[in-house]
Amino acid sequence: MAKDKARDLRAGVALLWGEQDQPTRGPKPSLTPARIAEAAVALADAEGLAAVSMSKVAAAFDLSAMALYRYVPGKTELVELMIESVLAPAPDLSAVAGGWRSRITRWAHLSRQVYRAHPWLLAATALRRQAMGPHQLGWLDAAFAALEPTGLPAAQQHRIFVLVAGLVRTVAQEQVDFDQQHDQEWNRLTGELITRHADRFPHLTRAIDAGAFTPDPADPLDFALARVLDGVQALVAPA
Amino acid sequence: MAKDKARDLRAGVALLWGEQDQPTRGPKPSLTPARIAEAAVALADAEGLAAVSMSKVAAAFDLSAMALYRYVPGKTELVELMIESVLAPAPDLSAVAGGWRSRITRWAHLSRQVYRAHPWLLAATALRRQAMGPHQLGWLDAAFAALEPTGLPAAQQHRIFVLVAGLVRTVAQEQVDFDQQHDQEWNRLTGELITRHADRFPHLTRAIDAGAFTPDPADPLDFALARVLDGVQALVAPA
DNA sequence: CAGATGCGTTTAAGGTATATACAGTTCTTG
DNA sequence: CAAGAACTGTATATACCTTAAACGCATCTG
Repeated sequence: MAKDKARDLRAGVALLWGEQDQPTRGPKPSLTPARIAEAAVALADAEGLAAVSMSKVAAAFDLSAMALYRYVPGKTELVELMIESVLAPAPDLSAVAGGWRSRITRWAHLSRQVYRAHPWLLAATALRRQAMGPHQLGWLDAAFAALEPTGLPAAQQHRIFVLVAGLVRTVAQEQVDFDQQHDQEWNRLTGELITRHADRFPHLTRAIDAGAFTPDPADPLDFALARVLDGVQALVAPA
Repeated sequence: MAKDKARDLRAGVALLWGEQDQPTRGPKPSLTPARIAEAAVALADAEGLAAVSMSKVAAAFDLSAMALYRYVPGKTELVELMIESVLAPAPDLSAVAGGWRSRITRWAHLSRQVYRAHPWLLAATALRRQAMGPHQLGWLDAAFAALEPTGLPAAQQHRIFVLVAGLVRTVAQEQVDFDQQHDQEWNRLTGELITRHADRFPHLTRAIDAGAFTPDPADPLDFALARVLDGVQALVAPA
């Protein structure tokens, strides 16, 4: 079990970094891992991550499911390739003016943009430490580049990165959920529920009456970032 | 499809709130939704969420998989029951001294504790707007109770709640991953990778050399909370 | 005590990933 | 230039998963 996971990671890394020896003999391959990943991404964009099965992806090339296993060790690695695929290219923030704060803000907005363009990415990157490809590391590098000028200890920079990356995920999740139609049904049902049990949830009821869940045109990402970066600022320049 | 989802939500809500008419005729049921959920939680705690199948849960009662469908409409609802089960009881923060800041801090720590006790909860609550049970709403109510004294507009209280809840998830995820053994293999492999491509990721490399990924005994939750709440504080009492 | 009601089972359909064995094609090498 | 190695893609099979449908049977109510 442990060995299997280790091998999975190794295989995944090799694939993501294109470190594999090409065969010389035999027929030319008709596919590449990258092309397979692209097809899988298109499928996930259109029908969600659950719709991505080996068989459906293979069908996009008029092949049998098993044919994919010539190019990709398994589904885990396919998903890793999908992630890497939509993370290209990693952002270059060197042209952003205004110091660390505007740079990390830009990073967050770009990151959110990817999540919104590919809603399945949230599910795909939730959980587990997966193998990281060059583009994923590129995003990480860009974030550290943005935080470097804070002059904070590296460990704190790392923590701030985790905090900001998590915040982007939270906001993106919220917005993806909201875009996904059946949110209205949920709102109606949950709202009715709370009203019916108002006595059990007094503070929640009060907050709702005061408009806590009223749609708000302001960008939630900007709000969250403002809070967090204010907190970071206090760390950078103690009053 | 939309109708199915609506029905799913309805069924889930009814189940979570115990709003169903008990039959009078026929044999006594040998199970209850709550007992099934408990068994499923035990299974998930021991072997992970992926190990929770109708058949394995039923086996805990020496029943066939189909027997569960007498008590639970489907697996979706079972997972909702599992969530509700580990969220009991909702926290009561009224005894916490020290104003909104220590209350929301307490909320966050208690919340994190649940995630760490049941690592699968992260996966189970990721994604989708699911049906909410009384305990889940209890947590929400407690959070708003903690934030009320800030005097901030309700919409902002909501946003801050989302921010804090997300932050707890981020930190919990990090720690669950870390506790889960094979993190070491991941560190080794990823570290080697970055070293090998140091020129492509200069900032990342520099950060690592400066100890960005060195284990740190301080609680990451406290760090993250301190930043965010500092940011909120600035909003509450503008300098 | 009769009959309706609901429990739990069996069976089966339609998914999923993927191991293994095989047919056929193509390129390299003697 | 033939022979065979090496590769591609397929078919088959296993082992899971959720859940629909039909049925036997126990049990409680009237």
